[in-house]
Amino acid sequence: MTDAQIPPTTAEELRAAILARYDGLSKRLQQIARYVLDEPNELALETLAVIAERSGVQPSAIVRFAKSFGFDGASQMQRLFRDGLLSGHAALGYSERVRNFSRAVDNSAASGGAELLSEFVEGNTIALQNLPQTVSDADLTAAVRLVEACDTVFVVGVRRAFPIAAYLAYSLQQAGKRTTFVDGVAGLARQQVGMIRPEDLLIAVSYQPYAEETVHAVEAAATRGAPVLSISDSLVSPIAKPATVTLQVRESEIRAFRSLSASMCLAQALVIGFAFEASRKEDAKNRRKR
Amino acid sequence: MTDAQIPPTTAEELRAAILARYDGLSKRLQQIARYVLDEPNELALETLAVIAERSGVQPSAIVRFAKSFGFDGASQMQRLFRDGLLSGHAALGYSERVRNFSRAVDNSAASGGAELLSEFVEGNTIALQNLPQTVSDADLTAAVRLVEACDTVFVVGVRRAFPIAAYLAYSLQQAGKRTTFVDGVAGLARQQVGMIRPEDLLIAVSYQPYAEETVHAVEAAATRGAPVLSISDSLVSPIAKPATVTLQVRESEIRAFRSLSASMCLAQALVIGFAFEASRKEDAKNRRKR
DNA sequence: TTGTGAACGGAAATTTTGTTCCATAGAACG
DNA sequence: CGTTCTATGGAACAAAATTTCCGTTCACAA
Repeated sequence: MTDAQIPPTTAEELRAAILARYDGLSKRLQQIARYVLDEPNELALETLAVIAERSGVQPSAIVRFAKSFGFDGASQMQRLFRDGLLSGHAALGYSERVRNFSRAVDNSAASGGAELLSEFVEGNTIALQNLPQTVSDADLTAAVRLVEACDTVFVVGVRRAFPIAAYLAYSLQQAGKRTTFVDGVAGLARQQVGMIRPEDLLIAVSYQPYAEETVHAVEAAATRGAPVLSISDSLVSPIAKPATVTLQVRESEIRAFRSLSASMCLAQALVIGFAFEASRKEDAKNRRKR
Repeated sequence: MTDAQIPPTTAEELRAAILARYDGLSKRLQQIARYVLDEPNELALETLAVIAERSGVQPSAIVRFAKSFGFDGASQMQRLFRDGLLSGHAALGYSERVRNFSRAVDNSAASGGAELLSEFVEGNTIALQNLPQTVSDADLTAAVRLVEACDTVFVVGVRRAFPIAAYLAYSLQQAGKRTTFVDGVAGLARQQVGMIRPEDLLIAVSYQPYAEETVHAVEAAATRGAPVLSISDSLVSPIAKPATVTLQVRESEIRAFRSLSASMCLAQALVIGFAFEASRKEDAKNRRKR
C-alpha cells in the first residue's frame, strides 16, 4: 500500500473516489469496487465475512480495498455507509445530531448566549425534520379519520402540553368541529371528561413526566368507551398505551428545556388535515345537490 | 426465562409484542423496551456495548430482554431491525433515494392530504430559518433584559396567539419569574392589566387581525408607565407601535393557515435566554458570598 | 424481621469478527 | 528464460463483540 491519502468522509465522496480510480485498480479490486457501488446497503450492515462471500472475494481483499482508499481498515469504511444509510432517510442521525448540537450549545454558553436564537432555530429544525420519522402518513391519516368520525372532540393537556392542547381546541373549533377544551378551570376537569360518550373523541397531549390529570382523563375516556388520540413522546407512555391512535413526537432538548415546535407543527398538520378532508366532503355533497 | 415462545419475525411484530407485554416487564426491562421503541436505528447498527451505554443498562440485560421475547440472543433481535432498515429504503442506490425524496416534497403540494406532514415540516423549517432575519440577537438580548429587570411579568394573548402566551406564562413561571397570565377567565382581563405597575412588564402576543383585548392591554400598560414587549407579525401593528421592544415573527402560511412553530421557537429562546442569564447572576452572587 | 425467589450487575468465557502476515501465483520486464 | 515485483488467497492472530455464569440486591410474603 503506497497510498497514504486522506480517506473520504462521506459515502458520496467515496463513491466519487471509486469511480475516479476504477480503471487503475486491479481486477480483484475492481470486482470489490463494483460490489461496493452496487450494494451500499450490504456494505453498511453485513459483516466482512458475509460481504466477502456474497461478492466472491476474500475478507482480506476487502481490507486491502479499504486501505487503498486511505482508510485504516474495512470497519472505518463501513462506518461511512452506515452513517449514509441513516442520513439518507434523514433518520438515525437524530440522536447523534442532537448530541452534537447540545455540545455546541455548551461551548457557546461561554460566549454569553448571544447566538441563542440561531441555536434554537437549528435545534428545532432538526426536530422538525425528524418528525415524519416517528409519525407516518398512515398515522396522521388515521388520526384525521378519528376526528372526522366523532361527534365532539374533547382536548386535554396541562403544563407543558397546555399550549398544544389550547391550539388544538381553538383551531378545531375554527375548523367547524364541535370541541370542548378540558381546561380544568374551577377544578372541573374530571366532570368535563366524565361527560364523554363513545361517539366522541378525546385528544390527549402529554410529555414526560406525564401529568396525573391527563392520564386520568385518558383512562376515563377509555373506560367510557370513547376513542383516544394521544400525542406524546413515547409509545409506551401512560397516555399512549390505552390510546386508539398515538402520534409520537420527539422534541429537541436544550439545557433540560424541551421544545414544542415540532408538536406545534404536528398539531397544525392534524387540524388542517381535518379541515381539508371536511371541505372536500362538503364539496362532494354540494355537487351532488345540483 | 420461562418463555419458550416463538420470536417475532419483523420489526413491526416485535414493536407490537413489546407494547403488548410492556406492563408485565420488570423496571429494567421496561427501560430497555423504551429504548428499543424510541431508537430503532441505534438498535439496528450499534453494538451491544454502545446500546447498553446509551440506554444506561448492562449488555447482559439487553440479552435477557431479547431472550424474554423468544430470541436466541440479542444479535437475532438486531437482525430484525437491520432488515427493517433496509426494507424502508428499497434496494435503490444512493442518488436515486435523494432524488425520490425531493420529488416527494415537490409533489405533495399537488396531492391530497397524505403528505401533508412533510409539507408542514418544510414550511415551518423555512419559517424557522427566516426567524433570525427579523429578530436580531440585539433584539432578543434587549427583550431578555426587560424580563430580567422587571418585578412581575404579565402575559397576554388570545385566539391564535393564546398558545404562545400560555407557553410564555408557564415557562417563565417555571424559570422562577413572578408571572401573571392574563387569561381573561371570568372576563377579568381588564382588571388584571389594570393592576400593572411601572416596574412590571407586559408581554403581548398578537397577529393579524389584532385582537381588541390585546391592543387594549398594551395601551393600558403604556398609559400606566409599564414597559411592553410585543411579539407580532409586523413592526407597525397596533401592539408593536407603543411597545418598548418588538420581536417580529413571520410565520409560514400553508393553505391559508398560518403556522406557529417559529413563534414557539422564539418564545422558547426568550425564556431560556432569561433562565440562562438568571442562573448566571445567581452563580455570581453565590461566588461573591464566599 | 427473616426467608425465598426473581432480577440485576459485573466479570469471565466464548464466539465472532476484523486484521495481519506470509507463501504462492502470475505478470512484467530485462 | 529467468528474475522481480505485485496481487492474491488462506491461515494465523488479535481484537472486539456477545453470551453465560454467578454472587448480590431487591421486593415480596410469611
